[in-house]
Amino acid sequence: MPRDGSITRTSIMDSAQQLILNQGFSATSVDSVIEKTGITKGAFYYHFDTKAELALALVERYAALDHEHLEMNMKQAEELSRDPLQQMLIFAGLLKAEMEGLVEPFPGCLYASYCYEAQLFTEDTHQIIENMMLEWRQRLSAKFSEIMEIYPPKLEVTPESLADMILVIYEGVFIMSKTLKEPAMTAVQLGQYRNYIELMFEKPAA
Amino acid sequence: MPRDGSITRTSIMDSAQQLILNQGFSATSVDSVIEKTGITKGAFYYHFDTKAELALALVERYAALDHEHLEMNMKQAEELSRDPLQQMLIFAGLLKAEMEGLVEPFPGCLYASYCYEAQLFTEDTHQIIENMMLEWRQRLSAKFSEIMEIYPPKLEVTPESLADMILVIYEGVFIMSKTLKEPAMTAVQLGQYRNYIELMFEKPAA
DNA sequence: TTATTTATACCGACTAGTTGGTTTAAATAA
DNA sequence: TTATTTAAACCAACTAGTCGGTATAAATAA
Repeated sequence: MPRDGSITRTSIMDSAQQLILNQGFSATSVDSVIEKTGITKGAFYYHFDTKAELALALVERYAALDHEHLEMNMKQAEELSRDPLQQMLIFAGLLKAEMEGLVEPFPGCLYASYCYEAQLFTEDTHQIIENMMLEWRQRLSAKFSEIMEIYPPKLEVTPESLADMILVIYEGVFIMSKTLKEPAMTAVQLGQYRNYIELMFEKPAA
Repeated sequence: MPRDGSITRTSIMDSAQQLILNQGFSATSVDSVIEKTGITKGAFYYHFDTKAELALALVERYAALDHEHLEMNMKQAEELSRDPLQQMLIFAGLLKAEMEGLVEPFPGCLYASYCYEAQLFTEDTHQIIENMMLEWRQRLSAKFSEIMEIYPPKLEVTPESLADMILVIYEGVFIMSKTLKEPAMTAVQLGQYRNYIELMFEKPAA
């Protein structure tokens, strides 16, 4: 029986992702990846035919985690209340809580990293990112449609724009907190999403 | 007297900025910049001692425009109303209006681009970006402090977090709209910032 | 006028080093 | 006995940056 190569494969991907989030894909040479991983070039090219294949594998793994992240929290929220608005508020609260007490290393998003080096990647790589963004939109806008059947929004909004806003805030706050070295910002800004939903739909206090 | 070199210098910077927003700084070789500009290597190195100096010059120019963008719109808002809340709502509305009817090329932010290649830049380059983010925070949180002296916020928030949120939304929506190729998102999401402020502070309709 | 000087602006071949990627043969481990 | 990994040599293409030379045009001088 051969030994388990998936350990090496995983640690290559871990090293590469860290490097990519800090210096971009282009500046992340294969040499720097193997040095950080502590392996040789032969081992790298045993697991990945090309550097582009590594890029694809990374975003596939990242998207799979993102999918789980969305579904796990949404399911949990759906179990904790039967009301769609409460579900949505719980969901936002769970995402906020995840980021509470966050310290270094500052979070970063592979989608954003790839976005600003877009021309270096192939269409299939972009497709994975696009699909995940659309999955968030679909899952959450369906929820907002439910909400809007019960609660009239205080201002004119579409379910899609409310759904999109959470990824907008994630991507934006990652950039801000990384630049200003203020990891605490992340939870605070996610909290403002919760605030917005609450103010948009809940009855004013009597 | 020699001919005007500032034209060449400006067009180098324009080409470089476009390339950097699409493929990152690292992948933007000096060769690709001179090819796009239609000049030679000698001309490039006449205007910039190193590639790093170009990076600095670009972010300096970008930050100067950003400063004007903030001040111009804020001043205009301050002229259109005497009430700080109305000023803030007008300000958000002006920013939204700028992005209305936006088509290709999709907007991108140099701060975000540099953020995901952070390790490639020197401290002074980072400082410019950090200072501009803090300038937005300072200018807007002062305004929110004024607002909160008059209007009680419906939920617990800090002036700083409300101030930060607008850059969060800018950075986030640029990534989303670029990836999904939906330039119209930009104005919509800026509109939601306006909504949030309105809901947070305005009296509910009687 | 006309010739010369001067400073800036620009050219393009060149260098020294790095890149992603390949190949080979041997070593290691289950 | 087969999958995994090492170590090292190798390549063509590309990288940032250099340097001697040239073009431009206004200022100066004969």
